[in-house]
Amino acid sequence: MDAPAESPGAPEPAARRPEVLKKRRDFLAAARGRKHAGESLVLQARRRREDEAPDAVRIGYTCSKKVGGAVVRNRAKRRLRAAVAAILPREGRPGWDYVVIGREGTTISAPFPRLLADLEAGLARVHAEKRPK
RNA sequence: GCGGAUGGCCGGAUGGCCGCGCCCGAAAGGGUGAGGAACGUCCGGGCGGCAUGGAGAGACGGCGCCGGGUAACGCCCGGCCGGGGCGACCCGAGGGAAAGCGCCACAGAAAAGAGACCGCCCGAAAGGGUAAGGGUGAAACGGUGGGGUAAGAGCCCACCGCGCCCCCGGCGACGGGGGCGGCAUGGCAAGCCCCGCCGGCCGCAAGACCGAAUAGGGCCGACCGCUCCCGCAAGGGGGCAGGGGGACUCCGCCCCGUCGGCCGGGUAGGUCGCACGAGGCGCGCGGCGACGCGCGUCCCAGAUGAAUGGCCAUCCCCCGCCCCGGCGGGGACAGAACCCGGCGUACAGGCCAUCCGCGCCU
RNA sequence: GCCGCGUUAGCUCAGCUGGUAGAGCAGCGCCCUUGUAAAGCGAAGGUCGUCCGUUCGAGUCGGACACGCGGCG
Repeated sequence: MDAPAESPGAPEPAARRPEVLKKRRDFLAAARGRKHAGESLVLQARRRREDEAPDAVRIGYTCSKKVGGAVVRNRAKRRLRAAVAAILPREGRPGWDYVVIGREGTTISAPFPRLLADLEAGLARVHAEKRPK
């Protein structure tokens, strides 16, 4: 677990590869954050508190058994990973946790551009919402 | 040609761009990357830990014709016996019921040490002799035929079945032949059980090593208000004071030496286990076969929120439409997690070999 | 990774060591009532999850599979 953020000359931190969420508590925290449900996937996001890894973009994947058996479930996660790899280095914001969730049927059957569009729309919506209280 | 039986195999191919895990490399880059079932977790092992003086036994569970294969097996091969099919071939948990217990509904006279409802025969009757026939049932105390008799009965005879003995063939299960007995032994053990054989328990989240933060534990050093008791002392105990705690104040209640250093257990986390193995392929030899032996050759996934992907072409199959050339859609079952041998289950489509029956031609 | 349990009428459940499957509630009809409920009477309702096997006979015994729960790590 090196920390390249310490090096002073490291530019554009958002271009780094996102870290992967591993803890159940992180997923639960993201689930309480902002959500966007697209046709082919669901996006959850949350801005972390300042005391935990402020520069990193973190991403987690969820596919429940409702999506299908192990073969279908793994394939759904791979498609989600492929979409995230195409979008998130450009659109992801440091200090945020994202969770993308596979949906029953559509994550497998939708054409790939649809996944990209749903993910982009979800990110835009989640970032825009500023809900003043 | 049609229908069928058995054994075995394949499980889309090639390329381009952008990516992912692991390995090699300083880098550039290179190599490699899911299955026949990876599945279910029903058996057998390896490996690891725990327990145990050795060996074994009991409880409990599993297995059960014979011989062989194997590290082992409940698996496989070859046979035997029984059953099914015209046949190729298929199916069978297939030890023991004269050790014991239990059960056998309904029907039927009777359902298991035999006995006798209607009958039959002898007899005047009392009584006796019988079990052929009647009929029930899944099953009726040997079967069929003949002799015999008052009527009958293995009472006698032949054949079949059963049991025992002998001979022959076979390692054996068993088969063939001969003789004797004269029916004694109903069925169910995937009911309890008996006999023989097998199993110590738990599982890679096993197990081993490294090891934060925080809290707590031990040791050492420094500092630590007043007083009483024990003690020569070190120190220990009590009271008061002091500090802290429930939102605040008072009373009551509860907790408490402070700081620094070192040590050990151990959590998160990390490393190993963790991939050269009862290994794959090829050839030769032995064996009907399962399989074994020898030689050569190859290194062939190793993740841990968990890689093996996304997109696009061309070809191969399948489906639909226009119509004989194109267009559109689709690609079975299913994803490694310590490893191996089996079993069971799922599976689009296709290939190979051998054999059987029927029809036709020569 | 390892290991249990369940599946019977519309619902909740019995069914012992095999012999033709029941209870309560619900629903239906009758009775009672001016009417409803309750009480009473009566009838109906089940491929016993699926498939194979043992047996004369299987909800029950054995095996395989499916679905649904649950436990340990």
